[in-house]
Amino acid sequence: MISAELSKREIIMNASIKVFAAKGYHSCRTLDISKEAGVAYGSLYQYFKSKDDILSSIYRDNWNFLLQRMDLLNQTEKSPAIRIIKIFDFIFRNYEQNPDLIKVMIMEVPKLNQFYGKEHQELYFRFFSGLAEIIAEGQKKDLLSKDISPIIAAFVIYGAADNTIRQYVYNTDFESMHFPLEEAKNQIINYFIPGYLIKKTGK
Amino acid sequence: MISAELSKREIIMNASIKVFAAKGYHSCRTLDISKEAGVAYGSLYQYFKSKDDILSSIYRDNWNFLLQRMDLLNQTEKSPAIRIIKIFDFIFRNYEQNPDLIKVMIMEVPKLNQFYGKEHQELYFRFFSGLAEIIAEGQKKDLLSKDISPIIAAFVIYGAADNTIRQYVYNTDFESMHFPLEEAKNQIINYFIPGYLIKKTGK
Amino acid sequence: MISAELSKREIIMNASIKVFAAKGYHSCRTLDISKEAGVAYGSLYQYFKSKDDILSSIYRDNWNFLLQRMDLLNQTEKSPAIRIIKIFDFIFRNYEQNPDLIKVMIMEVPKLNQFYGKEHQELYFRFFSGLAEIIAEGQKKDLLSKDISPIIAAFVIYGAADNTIRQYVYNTDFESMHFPLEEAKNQIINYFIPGYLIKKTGK
Amino acid sequence: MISAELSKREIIMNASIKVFAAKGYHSCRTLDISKEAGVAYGSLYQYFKSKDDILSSIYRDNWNFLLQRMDLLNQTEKSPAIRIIKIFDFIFRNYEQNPDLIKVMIMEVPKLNQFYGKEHQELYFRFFSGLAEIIAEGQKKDLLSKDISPIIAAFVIYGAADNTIRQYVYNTDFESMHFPLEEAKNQIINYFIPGYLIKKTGK
DNA sequence: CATGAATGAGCATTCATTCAT
DNA sequence: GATGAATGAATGCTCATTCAT
Repeated sequence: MISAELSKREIIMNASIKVFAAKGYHSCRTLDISKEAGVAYGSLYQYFKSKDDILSSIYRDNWNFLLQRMDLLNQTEKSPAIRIIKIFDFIFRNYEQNPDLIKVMIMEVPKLNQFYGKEHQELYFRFFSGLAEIIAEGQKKDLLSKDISPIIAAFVIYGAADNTIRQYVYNTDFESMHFPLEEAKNQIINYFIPGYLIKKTGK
Repeated sequence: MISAELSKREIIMNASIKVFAAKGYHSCRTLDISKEAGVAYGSLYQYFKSKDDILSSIYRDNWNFLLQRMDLLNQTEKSPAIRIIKIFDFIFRNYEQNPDLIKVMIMEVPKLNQFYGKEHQELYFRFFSGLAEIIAEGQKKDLLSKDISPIIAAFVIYGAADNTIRQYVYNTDFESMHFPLEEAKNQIINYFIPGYLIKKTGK
Repeated sequence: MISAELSKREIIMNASIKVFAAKGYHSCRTLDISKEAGVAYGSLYQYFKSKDDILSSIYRDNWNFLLQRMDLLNQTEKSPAIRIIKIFDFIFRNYEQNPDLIKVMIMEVPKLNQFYGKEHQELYFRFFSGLAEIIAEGQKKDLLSKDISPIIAAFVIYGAADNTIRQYVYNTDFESMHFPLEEAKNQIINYFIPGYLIKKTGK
Repeated sequence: MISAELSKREIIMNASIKVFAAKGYHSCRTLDISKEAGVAYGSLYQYFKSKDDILSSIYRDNWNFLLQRMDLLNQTEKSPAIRIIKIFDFIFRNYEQNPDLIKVMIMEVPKLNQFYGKEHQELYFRFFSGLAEIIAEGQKKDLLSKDISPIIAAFVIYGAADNTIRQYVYNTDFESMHFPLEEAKNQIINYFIPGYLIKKTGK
């Protein structure tokens, strides 16, 4: 059996995600985490430097995962447009598979940026730069509109996805009032991306 | 003399914005706020129930201000597209005039949503509903593309603006590496909005 | 009209008695007192040095009142035994007429003794000394038992009255479970005093 | 080895008794307690919920100790009169062995808001009910005077002891001016109890 | 005399982290 | 590695008192 067991480190991280999402980073105790993880709270410090470090690790791991995904796509998928759509898709699916994780990523980021500013900016930078490169490539190949600079396009695309998910996370009412996130994602991908990025061919 | 004096409440709020932006909500002491405001420690509690209440008030006031702006626009501006552009414009200008305020709004809001969920969701709801109504109106008048549901379009538009500003706030390097926020705004307004919202006229 | 109006000082004291009895000295704010009294809270300090001073004044006034009563009795009533009974009677009636006052006297005395120890010990001393003198007089006149020293007899008599009232104040259940304070008082006066103080005549 | 070591909880309680007696409940810091106990600041909160809880626990423990004593006496001592005398004796000895404790019980406990709560009234109730039962038993056996209701007799007896001790606690002058507490106790037991409780046999 | 905004000293409590077992 | 008792720094808030009006 492959990866039959989660390492204790992973158990602690998963417990933390659950607890952070439920109570918020500041409102939960390290005790809450250790209870959820089923370990002694002294043990947390054998796997993480501090409570902050747990949050930071969650953040780092997941952002790196997205970056890896993007690297992989760059190697396997020719079409820049499809790559963008797949990144989109990945971000939304991520939320649906682990909403707690996204809650943590969205809610606790500010805290992190204060203390790990440089390190985290680096991750942001690589993501947006990478996305911008894909867009630039599409523009060069005359597949995407050149009317917007790639980096701004990257901000806009990610912002659209992020804010939509954000509203589903925060405003639980929206969901039932309107439609499932899946459909929201499709609307954005189907209508926004093509209309915006794909070159509005002269004719 | 116009607005000769700020009320003590306003003085405290402005000082708080400055301090929250500089040190972060959690890292600053209430003492820092009172010093910055030049008022006695205890005076904070004559105007606000708690430290949380200060942050919450900043959030509420400014979100309400945006809502008022939107109401005004609805009464004075016929064109839905121009209304959207002006809201956009307002959001960006807001940041340029008071970056500290936006830092606070963006960085510390998640904290609030945990404690003031209902109240703040209401403000979000009104904003996005309002924006969606403008879009729906444009669709009805056949001015905007009907290919996307108004509420999702609202999420996307705001997310684009918010995330772009966010990157300028967090990643100070981006600015110098690329171009001023003003230009970013124009790119988004000029290329994104028309391409996305304005009806892709048949044929 | 005689004493048509209470002085503001008296109004504040009466309000304080009510508030202290209801919430306890430590749990009430000077604001509570001023509201109850219907004056601005700054005004309290025109009539009293401090919050402590209000409590201390209540204590002093009422203890002095009892001492005056005792002095008067010493001048008008020949029989030591009847004098004692009348002091008893006065203490119990006092409670029935103003239970709040007694609550304050009983509940908040400890607080006072810390800060006004000397001053208040003096009042205690005069009361118990006075009571002891009455008893001694009765013993000298061969009317009261000489088997107990007067000062201890004074402690016992007052303790009996005080503790009985205390239980009625604290343990509101006792009252309904048994009988009214009036009857308790009579039982103590009728059976206790004679049995104890009045000389058990040899024959 | 018998009771070789005090538990940390007991160490903290004993230190608290000392500090509360010396400075008063409200005037001492939790820091004072921890210093006196020789434990870390935060350790107080591993054994007690709050500062209030420490005082409340002192009260509860000691009152329960008295109640146990009474239960034991009821099982081992036939004579109701002697049982009462022994309870008396116990109360006085308690003070002499640990005056600080009695100071706290008398002076500081009433300051607790909880003091007026159900839990504390319950302890009072059980004590006075128990004492009343002993008296009632004596009356039934025709050993004690039936001229007073048992519960009032209980109030009177305890009040006599309590107030006498109280004067020794508060008014340190009394002691030297008169005689040691031991003698006061004997006077009360020897003259008061018999004269009052023991049936004044007809004739 | 009356007012109540302003003041700021004072304090209980929390909780991340350590470390002896 | 695992444990959890011990630690103590850190801080928001209260509220009696003052004093300018």
